[in-house]
Amino acid sequence: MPELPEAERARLTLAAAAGRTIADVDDRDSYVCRPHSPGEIADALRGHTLADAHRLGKFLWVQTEAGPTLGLHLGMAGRIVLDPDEPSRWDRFTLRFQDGGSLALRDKRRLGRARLNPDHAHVGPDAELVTREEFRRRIGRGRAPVKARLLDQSAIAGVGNLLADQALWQARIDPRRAVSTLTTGELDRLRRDVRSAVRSAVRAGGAHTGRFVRAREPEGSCPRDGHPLSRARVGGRTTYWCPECQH
DNA sequence: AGGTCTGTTCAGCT
DNA sequence: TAGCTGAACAGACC
Repeated sequence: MPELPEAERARLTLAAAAGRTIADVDDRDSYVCRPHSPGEIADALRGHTLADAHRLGKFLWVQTEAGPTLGLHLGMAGRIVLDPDEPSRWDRFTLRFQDGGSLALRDKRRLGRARLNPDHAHVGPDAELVTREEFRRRIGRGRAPVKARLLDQSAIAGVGNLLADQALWQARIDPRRAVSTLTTGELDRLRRDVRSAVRSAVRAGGAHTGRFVRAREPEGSCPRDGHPLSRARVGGRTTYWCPECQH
C-alpha cells in the first residue's frame, strides 16, 4: 500500500511522538535494520528524545535532540503504529519510550527499513512540490516508458504503481509512451495530474482511493467511457490503462 | 498443497 | 548511461 499518501500519514504519526524519550530499541531484525548490526541503532538512540519528523516522497526520517537521525521506509506493506494496544509479531523495529509507550514499524512483508542518518541525496523532488521546469527536465528526457519514469524515485519522489496509473489516466496518456515523445504540453498536463492525484489521495487517506485505481482490476472498465481496461507489464510493474481514451 | 501475484528498493548486467 | 531483470521478503489468494 505505501505510496506518498501513506508515507505522509506515517509522518504525522511520527510527529505525534515528538518530545518522547527513547528508553530502548528493538533492532534485532538485521534485514530491516541493514546495514546496521543488531544493537547499533539501539545504542545510538537510547536516551535521546524524538524531534521533528520529515518526508521526501516515500522516505521518512525523524530527528532526535542532540542525537542521530532515524530513517524509516515503509517498503511495500509497512506502517507506523504509535502506542499499540498490544505488540504484534509483525513489529520489525520498535522504539520503547521512557513513559512506557512505544512506536513500531509494523510490516508483514519485512521490506520496510530502519537506518541511522539516511542519505537522500539521490532522491528526486517530492511529487507534490515539483516545479513545472523540474518536471519537464527530469521526466521528459530519455527513452524510458513514461510509467517507468514516474516510478523512478530519483526522478521524482513519492509516486508508486497505483498513483502512476491514476495520474496517467487523468492525463489521458498511454503509460507505454517513451518520455521523449511527450510534448511540453503533455508534460505540463501530466505534472498537473500527478499533483492532483497525489493531493486527493493524501486527503482521502491513501493511494487506493483514486477513481481509476478502484476500477483497476482484471475485467475492469474505464470510469470515463466504460471501455474495458488493458493490462500489461510496463517498467516491470502491472499496469492498467484505457485504450480508448489514453494516447 | 502448491503456484502465482503483490502497492518498493536495490544490485548487477547489458 | 540509461534502462531492464531479478532478488530481497512473506502474506494473500486461487
